[in-house]
Amino acid sequence: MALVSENLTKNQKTVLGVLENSSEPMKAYTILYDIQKKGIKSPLQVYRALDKLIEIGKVHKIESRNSYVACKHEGCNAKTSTSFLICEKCDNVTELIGNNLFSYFSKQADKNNFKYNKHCLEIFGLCENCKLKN
Amino acid sequence: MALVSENLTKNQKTVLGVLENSSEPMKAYTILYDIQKKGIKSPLQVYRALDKLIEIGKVHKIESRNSYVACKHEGCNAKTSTSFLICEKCDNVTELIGNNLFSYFSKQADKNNFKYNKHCLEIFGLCENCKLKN
DNA sequence: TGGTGTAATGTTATAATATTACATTTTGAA
DNA sequence: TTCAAAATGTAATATTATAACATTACACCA
Repeated sequence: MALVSENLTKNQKTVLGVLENSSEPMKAYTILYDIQKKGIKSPLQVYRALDKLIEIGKVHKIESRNSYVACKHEGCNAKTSTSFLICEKCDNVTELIGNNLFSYFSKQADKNNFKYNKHCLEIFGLCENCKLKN
Repeated sequence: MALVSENLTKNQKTVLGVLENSSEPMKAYTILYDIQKKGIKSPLQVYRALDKLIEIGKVHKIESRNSYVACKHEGCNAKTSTSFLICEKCDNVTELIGNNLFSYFSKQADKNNFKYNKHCLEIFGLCENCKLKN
């Protein structure tokens, strides 16, 4: 199976490229300003690309910040669910992966007679670097 | 110690009242339309009341939906952290309570050398009623 | 009692985030 | 080749949230 990114369209590749080269999450309009020279003129073009990239799991949205990050994990299965560690001091974001959050949340949901489908988890605090500086 | 709600101002009481009488989370502008007859005319008045209510833990924000809910738990300690079960079919929202999430997330964060401070968790799926109807 | 400082309020304007609507073009499979 | 689905382009607008600044309410206490 070919890499998903080989199937991306021009706009999608452009948007993903900007996100992959960013060390931080980016907002939709920041992305837009960054790529206007590449022929993308309207917010909608960015949002459409983001929608697709999120759908295939190459990009995740950080809900509490209205920001978007490229996923660094090949074949990330977080197409729907996301789990982040967000540094309140430097805004650095790390994705939690490959853990048992799914089963843990399923159990929590069960206790409430709720059928788990997906989740978004955002943990705020201090990243390794900022902890040391304090 | 007196109930916190006794110290609320007029606008804060008005906004909290609307939320407490709603069976669902409400958006800021929906709240605004609902209470314009009570003398609140501008978005800012609603947002300011919401900010305060969130600060004291009487209201929580659902980040993924830009919506707000009154907290039903007396003396809710979720002044900063929130955990919700959100039904994808009927939009019903239930708050998860109990603090075992805190310790679980702290551990997850530790593994990444991250200092936990607070979190927001939104679990999507089917509530009890909607599960049965399916 | 009146001054003082803080919090809350009122009002207008505007910023920031996201979607609708609709016409057109590209793409890829039958 | 043809046709439908997906993607694109463009303008307008909807939705969510904050900035800026003038004014008012109220607790505290000299």
